[in-house]
Amino acid sequence: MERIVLHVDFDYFYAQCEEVRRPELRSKPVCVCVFSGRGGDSGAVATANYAARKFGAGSGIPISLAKRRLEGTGAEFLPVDFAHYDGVSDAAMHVMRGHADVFERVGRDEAYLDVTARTGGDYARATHLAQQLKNAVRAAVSLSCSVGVSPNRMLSKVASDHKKPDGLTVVRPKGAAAFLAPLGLRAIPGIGGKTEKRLAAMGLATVGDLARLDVFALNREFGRRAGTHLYNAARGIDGEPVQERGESLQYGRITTLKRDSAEYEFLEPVLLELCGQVCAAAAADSRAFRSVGVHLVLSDMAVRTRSRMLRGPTCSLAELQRAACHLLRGALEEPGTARRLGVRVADLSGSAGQGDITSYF
DNA sequence: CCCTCGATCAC
DNA sequence: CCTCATATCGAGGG
Repeated sequence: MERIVLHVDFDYFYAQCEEVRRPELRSKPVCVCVFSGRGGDSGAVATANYAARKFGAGSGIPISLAKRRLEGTGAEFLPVDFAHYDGVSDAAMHVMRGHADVFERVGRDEAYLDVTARTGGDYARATHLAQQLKNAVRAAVSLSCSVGVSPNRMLSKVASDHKKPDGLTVVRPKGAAAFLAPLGLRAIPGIGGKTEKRLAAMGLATVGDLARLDVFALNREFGRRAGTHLYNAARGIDGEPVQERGESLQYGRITTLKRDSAEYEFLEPVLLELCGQVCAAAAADSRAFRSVGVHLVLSDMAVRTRSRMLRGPTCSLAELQRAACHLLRGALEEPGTARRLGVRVADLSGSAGQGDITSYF
């Protein structure tokens, strides 16, 4: 039987969470901000409600720019409160899980649901289920969301994005090609700014245009994996199953420095603190790691990474710090000034018996 | 095959 | 002026 997959996306999630706990915010523009702590307004907008977006103050733009665009509107600029959003997200995810045969959480505000069995592959029943899910989420956490219903993940993600906020878009298998063809290339998950530009240079603007290219040309231009993905996506084809997410494959933490710097002595204490946070995150899940990475974002936003494998898995903070400091020294040997600094661990083992079994001997 | 690194996407 | 976290791919060296 052909699958039916739902994609659920909470509308302007962080900002809506703030509206729910402070209803007086609903009448004005709201920007939820990540203040980076260098100047008063340094940082970026994580999420904004629609009243703010109307003025061009949306996700990802500098806070100072958002303030300029929202001058005189009575807009609110709130700092992110992840602990609160996590609680709301957990409650909403719990409700949604009960509507799925297979449930896959993606971040704080997205989920995929395979509902094939419980709908018998019937779109009328799936549409009804999607509406019930929206009602249940609203009843539980007062949050609106947008839902896509289709035969696969990719199409459902595009569909959930099609009508927002509070949307419900159903794409039946027979309607997939007609649904996708007029959409801009950016509608396809996996096509970001870079890929869109390359495709535009090839004279393409819509998904319909993309669907006219043959798979060989796409593989030649974008590599085998990405090329095949583009070819299939343009046709509404996606065989990826909905799967409960297992444990993380990596843990990382990055921060913006109080000031740009290329001096090891200035960066080291920041690095050690980041190591502590990353180590704690891994330890919370009882995971050991074998790969350690240091990540620099330079003043010009260029990225420099250095990583190394340890001799064996560890969960020692001291060992992580030793490796990270070594990597940082190496990274600073080339010219450039750091704006942001990050630490990452990977090659995880532990907990559910991941990693190389031989590492236990 | 293993490792490192940059690039890309997008939460 | 430019947040934060994770996953994946491919190139290139060994």
